[in-house]
Amino acid sequence: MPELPEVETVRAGLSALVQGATIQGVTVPYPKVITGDVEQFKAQVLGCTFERFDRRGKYLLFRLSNHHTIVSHLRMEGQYSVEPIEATPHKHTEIIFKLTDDRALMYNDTRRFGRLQLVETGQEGQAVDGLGKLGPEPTAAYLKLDYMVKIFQKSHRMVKPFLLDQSKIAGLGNIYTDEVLWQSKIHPESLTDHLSQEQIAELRTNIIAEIKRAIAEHGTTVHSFSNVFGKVGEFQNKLEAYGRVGEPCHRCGTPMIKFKVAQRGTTICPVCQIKQ
DNA sequence: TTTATTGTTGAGTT
DNA sequence: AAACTCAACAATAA
Repeated sequence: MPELPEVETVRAGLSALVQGATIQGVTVPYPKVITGDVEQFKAQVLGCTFERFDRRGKYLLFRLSNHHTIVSHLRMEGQYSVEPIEATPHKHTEIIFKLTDDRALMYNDTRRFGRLQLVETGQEGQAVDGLGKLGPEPTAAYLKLDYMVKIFQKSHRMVKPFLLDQSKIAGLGNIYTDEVLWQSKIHPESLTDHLSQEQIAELRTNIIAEIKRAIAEHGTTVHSFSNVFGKVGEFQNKLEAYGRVGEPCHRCGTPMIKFKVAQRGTTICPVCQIKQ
């Protein structure tokens, strides 16, 4: 499931492989992948060059040479691959950008949840609601401690769904949320306004460090994630909570337990992570 | 056959 | 009004 580090890994791969390439044709075997008018999308991107690949939260932003941007969200299982232009599309290929250098950029999505939308560059926030409402990136430069303390203290929600809320902090999903809560010894059902300033500070430090480490390891492959080169990430070997139900906690040895928090599978150490 | 899984959205509720 | 909750979306594996 691509969260921020996986999306960043895809961005870096696209940047390395496709930056500067020009679109000579587009086919859309699964038209629903496009939000908006498909014919208009095809007409507008034809002949454009991919000038740059940006990312905001879990959204990919393909900057085109005609002052438009393709906003691409991978949702659950979206993947990009670069292939020879005559390559046969996969079973779940939803869009194919044929490039003038005889390669093709394909988007594949077994769950069919991901979407692409063409917007005017600079208007992404207005055109894509979730993108406009994103909270700060989980980095030291953007995620300030006073902001964290402020939003935690004025809310009464459980900390896990709060961290999953992209409008508070951008980019965290189910995996990294379980990881940082384990690292911070915080129970996922603790209320945000019951946490001490020290706990919020530690949580912030762990979020920033964890995202940075996961990006350095090219993301986590739990189900199907692979980057543009078809390679899996390396971070799944370093997970301390997610997927470790029944296995001993790496701090205290207690078997990890799993239950639902706000409809999401959640793995914790029942000894280390005590509800506040 | 049923259930769990995942991120975001939009409808509905407090 | 703003904050929050939850079902829906699609496909697959167990």
